[in-house]
Amino acid sequence: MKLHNTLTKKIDDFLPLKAQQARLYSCGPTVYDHIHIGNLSSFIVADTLRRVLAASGFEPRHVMNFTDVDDKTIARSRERYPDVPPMEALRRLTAEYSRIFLDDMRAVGNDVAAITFVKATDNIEAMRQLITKLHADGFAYVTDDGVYFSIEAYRRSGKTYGQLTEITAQSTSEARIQNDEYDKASVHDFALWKAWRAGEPAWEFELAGKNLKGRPGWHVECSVMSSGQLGQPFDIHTGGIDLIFPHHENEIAQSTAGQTDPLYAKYFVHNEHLLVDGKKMSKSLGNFYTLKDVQAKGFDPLAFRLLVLQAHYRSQAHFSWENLAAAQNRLNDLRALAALRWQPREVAHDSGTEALRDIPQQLTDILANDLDTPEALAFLSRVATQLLAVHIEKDMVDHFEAMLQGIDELLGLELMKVGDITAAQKELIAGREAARARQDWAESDRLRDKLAKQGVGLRDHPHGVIWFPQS
RNA sequence: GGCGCGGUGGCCGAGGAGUUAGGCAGCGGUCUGCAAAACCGCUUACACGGGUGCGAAUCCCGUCCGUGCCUCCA
Repeated sequence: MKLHNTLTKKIDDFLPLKAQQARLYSCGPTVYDHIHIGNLSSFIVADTLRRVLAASGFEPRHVMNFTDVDDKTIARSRERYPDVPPMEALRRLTAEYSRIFLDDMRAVGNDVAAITFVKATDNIEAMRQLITKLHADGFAYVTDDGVYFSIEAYRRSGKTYGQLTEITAQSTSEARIQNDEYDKASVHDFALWKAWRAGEPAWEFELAGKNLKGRPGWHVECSVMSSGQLGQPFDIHTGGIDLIFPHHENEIAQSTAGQTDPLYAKYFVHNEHLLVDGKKMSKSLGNFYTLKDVQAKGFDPLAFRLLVLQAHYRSQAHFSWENLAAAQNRLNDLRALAALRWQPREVAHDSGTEALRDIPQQLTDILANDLDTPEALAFLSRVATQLLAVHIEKDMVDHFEAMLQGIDELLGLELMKVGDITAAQKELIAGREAARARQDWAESDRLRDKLAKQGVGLRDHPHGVIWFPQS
C-alpha cells in the first residue's frame, strides 16, 4: 500500500507502527449545521482509505471526532435555544446535527459502523490533563483570556514547528498579524483553553492556582482524542488540505512538546477541495450545497460518492449538476451489472469464473497505489461493459456475488443492495414475452412502459430479455 | 507578499517521453417488430512561446490563465 504523506511530500510505502494494525484518525465535523458536500467528500476519502487498508491485509482502527464545542457550535446553540442553560443548548444542538451528520454519512456509503466516534465534550478531563502537563513543562502560559501554547518554547526544546508546511516570517500574512487581537506572546501561538465569557458553556479548570473556568481550544481536542483512542504515535491522520495549517501543525506541536518521541502520526493524508463552479464552496458565492440539495434534485447520494471517487483525492474535483448526472448514469450502469445476479442465463457458456474472483484483488491492487480511485473505476467500467455483453450463467452466480461483495467492500457502492424485482413484475415481463411471441406489439410496448414506470428497464437479447433498475 | 497545485477532445476527468484511459453528450452505421443495450466508424485532445531528445501532451525554462493555503474552512 502506497500513500502520499504530507510529512515527507512523497508517496511512501505504508508501514504500520505496530504489526499489521492501521490506526487512523480523521478530523470530523463541527456539528453546528448540515455539513456541505465538500466536507462529505473528505469523509468519503477517509472511508475509502480504511476500506483499502482492510483489503490490503491491515487491521484498521478508525477514529473520528465530533467537534461539539467551539465558537460556531456555541453561537448557534445560543441562537437556537436562547432560553435554556448554555450547556444544555449546546448539547441539544450538537446532538441534532451529529445525528444528521451520521445520516448523511450512511447515505453516501460511508460505513459508520467501522468508525469509533468520540465527542470533544466527553474528553474534557484528558484535555485539562494535557494542558496542565504542557504548562508544567513550560510549553503553555496563562493569560487573561485563556491558556496559550508557546511556539517559541517548543522550538527551543529542539523541535520543528511547521513539519507539514513551511512557516516563515514572510509566509505570515499581514492580515493575520493585524488581526492578532488576542493576548498572545507571538502571532503563531494558539489557544489551548479559552476563558469563560458570559452566556457560554464552561467547564471548571484550575491551573497554577488560578480558576480558569472555560472551554478547550479546537486543536487540543483532536490531539487528546486521537492519542486517547489510538495511542501515540499512531499511523495515519487524515483531513482536508485546509487543515494542514494551522490545525495539524498545532496538533503535532501540542502532542509532541516535551515528549521523547517526536512523532505524533506517521502519515498525514490530505485531500484536495471539491470545487463548485471552479471555486471553493462558500456561502457568500452561493455555490454552497448540502446532500439535501443533491437529493432534492433527484440524484442518488451514491452518485455523489461516485463523482468524488472519479477524481483522485489529491486533485481538485469539480462539482456540477452536469457532472453529477454523468456519475448517476455511471452508477445506473453498475447497478444494471449488479442486477444480473437475479437473472443468470441457463445456458452454459465457457466464460472464466476465475476471472470474476480475481476482480476484487485487481481493484485492491489499483487502489493500493495511493488510492487510485479513478483508475479503479475505469477498470470497473471495463469489467461492467464486458459482463453486460455476455451476462452470467447459472453456475457463476456465487462467484459473481462474491465479486460484487468485494467491490462493495472496497468502494462502498452498495451494489449488493440491488434487489430482485417482484413476482408481479416478473409476470409482466413474462406477459410481454408472450405478447412478443404472438407479435402483439401494442401489448408488448404497453407492458414495457408499465415496467419502466416502476423503475424496471428492459433489454432484449438474442438469448432472452434482461431487466435492470432504472432511475 | 510567502508556500502549493493545476491548465487534456462538445462536457467531465485519468495518464504522463513512442503503444485505445474511462464516463457523459453528439453524428453516421450494423442489429432489433419498435426501443434499449451492444458493436463499428466519426467529431483528427493535451494553454502559449522557447529549449533538450531520434521522438514531448508527457522533461526543462519562461509567459498567460485558473485555483488553494497563509483568518477555528473538509
